[in-house]
Amino acid sequence: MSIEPARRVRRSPEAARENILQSAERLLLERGPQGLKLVEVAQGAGVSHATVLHHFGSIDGVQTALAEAMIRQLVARVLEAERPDDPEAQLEGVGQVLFDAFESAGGARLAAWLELTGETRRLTLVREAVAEVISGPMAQKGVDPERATNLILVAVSLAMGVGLIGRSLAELVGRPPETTREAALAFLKTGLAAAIKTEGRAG
Amino acid sequence: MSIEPARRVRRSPEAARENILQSAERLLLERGPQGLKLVEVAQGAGVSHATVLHHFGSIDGVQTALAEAMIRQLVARVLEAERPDDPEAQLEGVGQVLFDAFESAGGARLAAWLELTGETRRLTLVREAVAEVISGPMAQKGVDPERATNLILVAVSLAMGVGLIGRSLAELVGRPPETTREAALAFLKTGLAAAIKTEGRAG
DNA sequence: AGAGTTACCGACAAAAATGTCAATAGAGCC
DNA sequence: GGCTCTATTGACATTTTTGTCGGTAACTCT
Repeated sequence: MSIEPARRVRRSPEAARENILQSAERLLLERGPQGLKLVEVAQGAGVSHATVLHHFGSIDGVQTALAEAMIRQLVARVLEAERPDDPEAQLEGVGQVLFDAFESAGGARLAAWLELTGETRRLTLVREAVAEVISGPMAQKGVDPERATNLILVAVSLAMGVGLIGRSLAELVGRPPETTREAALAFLKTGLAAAIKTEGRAG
Repeated sequence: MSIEPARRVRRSPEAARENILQSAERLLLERGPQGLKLVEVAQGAGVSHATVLHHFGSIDGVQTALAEAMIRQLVARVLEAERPDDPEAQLEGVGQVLFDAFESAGGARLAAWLELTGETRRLTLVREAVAEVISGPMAQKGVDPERATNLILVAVSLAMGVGLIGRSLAELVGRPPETTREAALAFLKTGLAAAIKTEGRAG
C-alpha cells in the first residue's frame, strides 16, 4: 500500500479566489475577527495554506479582498430597495430590504468589522449607492435632498444597530429575537411617513 | 558605566490591573480587535508582558476583564439617563445620554467587539439596567412594559448604530460628522413622543 | 502525444505571540 | 538594620502564525 497523494482540484484563478473568500467570510462571521487565520481559512476552503498565499499574497491581502467583496454584496442588496413599485409599499419595502441587507449574511458584522479595523477608506461604493438612493426614489417622493440624506443616515444607522445587536438585545430582555427588528421596522415606518408628510416646513 | 536595571514601579494589585486595562482599552479602540496583543498591551502600560500575565493569567484573561470593565462603564453611563427631573427634558435627555454612552469612550465599538467575539454571555449587567429603566422612568410615564421594552430595544439599537458608524457615514456622504447623531436624535425624539402619546390604543 | 503554463502542495524557515520560571526589588513591619 | 511578602522582570521555552521554495500535477493548446 503506497501512500498516494490526494487528488488535486484545479480551479480557475477566479474560482479559487472565490472559494477561499467564502471560507474566510464564514470564519469571520462565526469566529470573529481574531478567527481569521491563514490555516483555518485554507482548511475551510479545502486547500493548503500555501495556496491561499499564492492567490492573495498575504493574510492582509485576504482581509482586504474579503472586505471589498462583502461591501460589494452589501451595497448590491441595499440597492434592491430601489425598485420603485408603488410609493406606499415602497415605504415598507425600503425598511425591509435595508434591514435584510444588514442582518443577513452578516452585513452588520462586516460593517462593524470594517469600522473596528479602520478599513473605512475604500467605501466609495457606499457613497455612490447612497447618492443613487437620494437622487432616485427619494427625489421621486419630493423629499428634498438635505432631509433625504438625514433620513438615510438614520435608517442605515438603525439597520446597522439592529443587524448587529438586535437579536442579542431582544433575548437579553427575554423577548423573541425578532422583536427588535419588528419594533425598529414599525418605528422607522411611522417615522419616515411623518417625515415625508412634514416635508415643506423646515426643521 | 555599568548598565543598571530600570527603576521599577510597584503598584497595588488593583492599580496594576487598572493601569493595564486602560492600555488594553486604548489599543482595542484605536487598533481594533486584532491589535490586542500581549506585548503591546504591556508596552502601553509601561510594564513587561510577564507582568500582564501575572495579573490576568492569559491574554484571554485580559480580554474578559476588559469586556467586563467596559460593560460596567457603559451601563453606568446609560443609567445616568434615569434622573427623573421633569418629563419633557427627560425625553430629550434619554436620547442624549444614550447616544453619549455609546459614542464616547468607544461604547459602541465595545459592543460591536463583544458581538463579533461572541462574548455576549456575561451581559446580566445589561439586562438589569434595562429592567431598571423599564420599571423606573418608563413606568412613571404610564408606558406599558411591553411597549416600553420595544422602545428601548429600538433606541439602544439606534444608539449602537449611530455610535459605531454614524460619523463615518455622515462623512461618506459629505456631511459634518455630527449630522447622523443629530438627525437620529431628532428622529428618536419625535418617535418617542408619538409612541407615548399613542399609548392606549393597541398596535 | 508532447509541450507549456500555472494552480497546487509538502516541507522547511522565519517571525510573532504566548506562556514559564527563577531571581530581583520595592514596600511595609518588626 | 533585617525580615517577609509579592509585584515585577529578563531570559528562556513553546506554540502559533505567517511566509518561502522547489517540485508536482492538472489543464490547454498544438
